[in-house]
Amino acid sequence: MAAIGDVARLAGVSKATASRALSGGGYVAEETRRRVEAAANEIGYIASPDAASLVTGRTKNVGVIIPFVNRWFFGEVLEGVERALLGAGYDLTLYNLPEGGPERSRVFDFFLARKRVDAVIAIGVDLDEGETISLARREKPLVALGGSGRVDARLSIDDRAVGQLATEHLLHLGHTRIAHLAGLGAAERPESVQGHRLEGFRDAMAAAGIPAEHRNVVLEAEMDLPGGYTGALQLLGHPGARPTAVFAASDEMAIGAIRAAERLGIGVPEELSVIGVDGHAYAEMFELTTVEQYPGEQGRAAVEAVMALLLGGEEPLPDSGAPLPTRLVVRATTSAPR
Amino acid sequence: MAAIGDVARLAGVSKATASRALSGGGYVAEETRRRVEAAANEIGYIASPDAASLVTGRTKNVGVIIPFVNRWFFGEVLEGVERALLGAGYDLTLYNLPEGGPERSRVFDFFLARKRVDAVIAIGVDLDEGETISLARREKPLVALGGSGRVDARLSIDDRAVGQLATEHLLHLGHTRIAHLAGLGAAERPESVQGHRLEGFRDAMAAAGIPAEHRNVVLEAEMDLPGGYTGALQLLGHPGARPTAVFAASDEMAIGAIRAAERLGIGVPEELSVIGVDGHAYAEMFELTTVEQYPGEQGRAAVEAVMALLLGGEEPLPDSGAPLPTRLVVRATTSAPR
DNA sequence: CTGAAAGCGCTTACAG
DNA sequence: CTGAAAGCGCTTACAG
Repeated sequence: MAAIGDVARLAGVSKATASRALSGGGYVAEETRRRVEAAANEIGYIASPDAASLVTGRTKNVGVIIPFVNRWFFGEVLEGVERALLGAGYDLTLYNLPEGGPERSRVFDFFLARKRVDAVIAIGVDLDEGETISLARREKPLVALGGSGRVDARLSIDDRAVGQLATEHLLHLGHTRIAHLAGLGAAERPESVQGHRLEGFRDAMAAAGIPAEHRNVVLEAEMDLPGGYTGALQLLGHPGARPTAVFAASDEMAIGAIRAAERLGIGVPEELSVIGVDGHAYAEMFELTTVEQYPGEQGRAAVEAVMALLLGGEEPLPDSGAPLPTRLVVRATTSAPR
Repeated sequence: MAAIGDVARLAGVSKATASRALSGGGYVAEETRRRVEAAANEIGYIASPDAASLVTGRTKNVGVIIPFVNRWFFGEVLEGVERALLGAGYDLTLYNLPEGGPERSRVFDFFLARKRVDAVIAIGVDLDEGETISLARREKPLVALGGSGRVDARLSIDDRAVGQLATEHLLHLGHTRIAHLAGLGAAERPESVQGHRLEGFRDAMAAAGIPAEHRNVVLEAEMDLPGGYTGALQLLGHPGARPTAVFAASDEMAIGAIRAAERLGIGVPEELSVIGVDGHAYAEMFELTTVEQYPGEQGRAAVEAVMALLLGGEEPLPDSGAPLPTRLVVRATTSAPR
């Protein structure tokens, strides 16, 4: 194991100078720097990050907590975060947080409690009071993408506006019997992503003057394809009270709903319009109308926010507060009702 | 920042004893241990992993390199690896390796070259000679799941046998005009996952005595849903030479192919049988016949192999060599040809 | 069973 | 611009 002492000896300088030449700032004569670098290359020297961390207090490592990796939105965000972090020379330590459970508290109480990361990015997680406190005590920047709970900076789309827009699209086509396939926990946690989307749905329906008995057709399900499929089967099962349009809280749910309609022999869009949220890679193939968002970009933006907090100190983040971009993309799964 | 010296002082022992009581082995009187633990709890002491790593040489951290996170198989493996690693008290550092590119060599030459991880798990990556050498020089265990290249241990399903089984299923139903939707690079890299599946296809077709002009209908595409969709459109486009069955190298490709058939008005399975590989979460919903594998379990097994290498030293791994389990699951997308 | 001392591999004031 | 020294927070022989 080549250590910095070896480099110094080979270059004929002190360890301090070698350190300054290789990594640190500080003044080093150009000629000296070259000699040190040549020596380092010759013996294949690579600094030990642990030793450096110990003295600088910076680990060049950020922790990412994420509830799913196998859901399109989360996977895309994770890829975006990873790329941006690697580009900045940072490692990514992954904590996959399942629902509730003892594993979850272990991540907060043990893994994140150590001094191994410089910052934490929480993706779509609803932090409870205890978790918030446990992270705040660490005095490391905590950046959130979506989700809820107290953090240093949160980037987010305007989920209420997204829900409203999706619903208004259906309303403007002439639908009045619109069901909302909401994410699990939407009613219980109004501050969650799914809660905001539900709120937008309700706002739009109320503003359109839809009678109360048709305004509250809401079914909660997992925000993935099987969730949308079984949820839609339930929603579409009673032929009498069947809605003419469904606003699904995610594209995966929407695709599941389309599949359910096919299974029940209900034509999309002739008999049922379907709109989702996300801009999933599969949306185009299913000709799905959706409100797109850009998770890869969001991940990169979260990393930028972390870097600003890490380097810039206390100054306010650029464009903080402004919601992240979204866009209505109309395809073939929505049309006017018959 | 509470350090071990604070704990020691509070408990009235030396730092050495505090260290032994908290983490290390070594003899400590039961009564002393209790006192130290109480002191640690009182001030919320948590050891600095960096400092410990510096002296022990162990980081309690494993690096995972993976080409995609947003593909079902890879996402499942990653979740399995993550859970197992966390259970063992290890951190997971994620390196998402895109195709070729400069980012890829940066991961090998910079990130993995440092002493930050105790071991590396490579998931479905074909390591070239240079990469193999660069990892071997680190003298850290390198465990692979699928993929190719020189490693300390490789867990893998028998992809050739899987390709053969899937093809034989179609042959036994009576199909003779079978196309293979292969993964990109199957022909060029025979040692890759997609290469082995192609080989199995060819073996089965040859053994069945299928005439050569029908034996080599192979189209390579990305192993995801859009890849399968566009690939299948191409394959099914010429009505004259249209195959009666497709063996897709992954379930996502198979689902894309089903979608393409629907689009072309080709009935599945009446006019086209489709079989995939994976046991994707969506397979059941699409009633897809497939050869299942169990990526979550595979991830956990890879972690077990790493732990064995880390703790056990040189002894051979349990059940090394035996391929990981797979299973043919027949659903509604395959049937006898008309 | 316990403590004093050395040392892991770096970086950073502090002098010069 | 450069070097000697101290120190980051631990663990591990080595004595006792």
